[in-house]
Amino acid sequence: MQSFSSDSNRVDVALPLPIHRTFTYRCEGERPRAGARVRVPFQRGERIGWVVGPGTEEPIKGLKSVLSVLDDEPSVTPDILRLCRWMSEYYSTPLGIALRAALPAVLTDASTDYVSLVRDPGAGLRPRERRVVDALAARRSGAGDDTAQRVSKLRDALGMGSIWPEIRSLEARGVIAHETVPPQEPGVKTRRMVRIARWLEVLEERDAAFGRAGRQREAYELVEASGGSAELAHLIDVEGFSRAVVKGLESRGLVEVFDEEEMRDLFAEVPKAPPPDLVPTSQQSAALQALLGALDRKSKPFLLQGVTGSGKTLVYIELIREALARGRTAIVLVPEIALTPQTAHRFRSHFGDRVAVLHSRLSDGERYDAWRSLRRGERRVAVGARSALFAPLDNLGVLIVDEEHDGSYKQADAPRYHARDLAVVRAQTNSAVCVLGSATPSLESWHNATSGKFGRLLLPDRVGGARLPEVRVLDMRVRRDGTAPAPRPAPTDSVLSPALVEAMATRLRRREQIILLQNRRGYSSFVQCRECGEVSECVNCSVALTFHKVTRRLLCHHCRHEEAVPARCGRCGSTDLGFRGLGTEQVERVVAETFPEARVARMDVDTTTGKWAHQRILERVERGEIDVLLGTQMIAKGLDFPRVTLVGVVNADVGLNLPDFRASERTFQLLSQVAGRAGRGSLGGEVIIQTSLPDHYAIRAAVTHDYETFAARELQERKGPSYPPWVRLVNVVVSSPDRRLAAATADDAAARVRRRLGEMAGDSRAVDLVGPAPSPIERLHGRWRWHFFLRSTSPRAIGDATRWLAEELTLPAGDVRLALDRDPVALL
DNA sequence: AGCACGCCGACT
DNA sequence: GTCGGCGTGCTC
Repeated sequence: MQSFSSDSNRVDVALPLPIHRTFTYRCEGERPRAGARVRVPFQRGERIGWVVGPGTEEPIKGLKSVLSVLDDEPSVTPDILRLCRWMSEYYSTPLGIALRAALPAVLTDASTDYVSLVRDPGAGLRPRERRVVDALAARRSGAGDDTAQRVSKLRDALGMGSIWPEIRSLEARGVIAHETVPPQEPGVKTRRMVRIARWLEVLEERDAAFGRAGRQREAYELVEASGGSAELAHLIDVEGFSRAVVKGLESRGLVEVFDEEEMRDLFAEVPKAPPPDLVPTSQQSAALQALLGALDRKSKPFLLQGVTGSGKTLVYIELIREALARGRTAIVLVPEIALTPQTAHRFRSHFGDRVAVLHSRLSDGERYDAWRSLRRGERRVAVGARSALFAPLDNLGVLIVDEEHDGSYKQADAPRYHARDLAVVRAQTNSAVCVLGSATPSLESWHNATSGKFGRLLLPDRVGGARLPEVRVLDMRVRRDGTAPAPRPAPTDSVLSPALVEAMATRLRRREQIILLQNRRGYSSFVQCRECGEVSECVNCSVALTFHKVTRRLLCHHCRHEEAVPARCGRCGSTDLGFRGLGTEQVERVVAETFPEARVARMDVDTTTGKWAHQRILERVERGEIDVLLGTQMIAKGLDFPRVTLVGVVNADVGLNLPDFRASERTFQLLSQVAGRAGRGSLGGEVIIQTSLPDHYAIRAAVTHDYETFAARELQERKGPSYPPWVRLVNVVVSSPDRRLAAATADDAAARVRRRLGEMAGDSRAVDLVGPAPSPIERLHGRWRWHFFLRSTSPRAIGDATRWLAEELTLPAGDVRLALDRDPVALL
């Protein structure tokens, strides 16, 4: 009876492996539903996968059985499964990889194998066995008490291929013990943190406190610039301070060391007072009416284009309120950097405990808790970055993508999905209203809106009658003809022009706040030999090393490689090395020297490594403890401080000349966004942009707040060389530590694709191949990179070609990898 | 990805 | 003969 039905009781299982197919298993009991996780034997070991359908009835040699079903209720809902199928197809990624990206990490952890040494028999071991035993013994003496080693780590450390035959043989003879540990519930991790115990606000007080203790002062100021606390490990390992420096600060009561656990979850705070009921403006009402109408029937996605400060969030909130009233649910996607406690607070104040905030600082366990509360229906609104798109909500009514143009919606590694594009897909299959909001829409969305594929809603004015800030451009070119500005500016004038200094002085006098944008971190962006022009480059990546003054070292911003500043040029031996290019650290110094009394906070990835570092800086700005907030692009998004009346862009040209077809678009968006930080309160505001390219259309359009003129020009610019949105692109990147292998593989792959495109019928010929060529960053993380593009106006044709490439192309032997990036947002 | 198998040259 | 270093093909 059992044997009679067992063969028809088969399931198709997707595994999170880079294999473009599923596997069929027999199951003994009742067949689990699609979307349920199962533990299955795979090769020599076991894996966790998802049931995605009934298995084939065809005979299979060596058919295995499901070991156990892990979900009573499938962890993947039918909606999410359908979305992942679409994702797998569109991005040519294995279904299991797509599913893994859609679920909290704890649900996909397989078991881990450990081995430990029992006794060393001395003789009688074969050479490979000897090496395994020696490695285990070495670890024992090094680590002390615990001898259990993770098998995967041991294998990587030994670099001798699979060590399973050795493990089995050694275990059989009692030399080692082997244990398979199932995935455990993640605990909350703790980190040692350093925070300021005594604030030294005045310069004289600071000089007196530190005297000649220069390193202590540097460490103190770094912690200060990080918003008042920083991770101890970061100070020591990354910034290079010794423990003695921190100890010294601690013993003098200037800082204290504590455990991160003490920090409350700033995102969890629920406000006591309900928010005031704001009255929508007529523009907001009109947009809202259109969106509410769409709740009742299937509709196109909407592009909600509203200038900064026009109150898009109010529209979102009212739309969600109505959806909840109708028993439906909502997802709000925001860029990671804009997902601050203020954002969370805003939604919590309206919807209270019905909101789950999925932010990046959640531990795996917290993330899983949030996910389960959504799955059970206890929470009905998910607010989060990219991956919140996969929130397991039933009866989805509203899907909002705020700041839809933001590049962080594109995942940088496999599966390289674009959350905004998937949002459109999910909303469509769930009959939910999809709202893409932005002040500066991506050219893709703009194109879709003007061609009628998306509905278009406008919020052209700021609420409360506030005006967009006045924007001034300062030409920073040094003129040969002697006209303004002066031919030989003082060194600091080349950082902050006299006009900007004057504007800052005025604002500081009035106790107003200033935001300064310099979209490049570090002190100097590169070190160049004045004799021969040689620039110090990273040994792993073909990019210039950035000089960091705090650590007095050169740092690679891609792979974090670090080295000392060379005494002489590596090529010609000259000692005349110049520090060129301007980073936030140097701007900070110039500001401190120009305005010694000003309280400056620097915000970039170097000062925001701790769990709440980012937040602490913003809190200090909010409380008025900071006069000048200086930072990279991370200060451009979503901040709303009414006392900020001046925004200065130190150098608007950073990024404009990158070899990327989106360079102009990104510059325009960045300038528009940061300009939007000024004058959000009743005080009004002004923006000053320093640039050497005052006539560039991206900068001119930012000055006049004129998106449409920018978009029209940019669309024109993209027509000639055929870039999106006129065509679809796939970036194919071949990488290898061996330069010639990377180049040869790219050549070969391109040749095969060309041949294949010629053979394919119909509109597959509509795909053309551009390249191959070295990638703009030719070397990254120690790998040489070559790339080529597939380009087509036909999504189907380019999809077919991409799938063929992903599934059929065999790579030559050796360490070569092929990465496919469909609809890339960054080519670097 | 990660495993086993098979073929090679090199060493004992 | 034995060992280790890859290249190749497969994983239910």
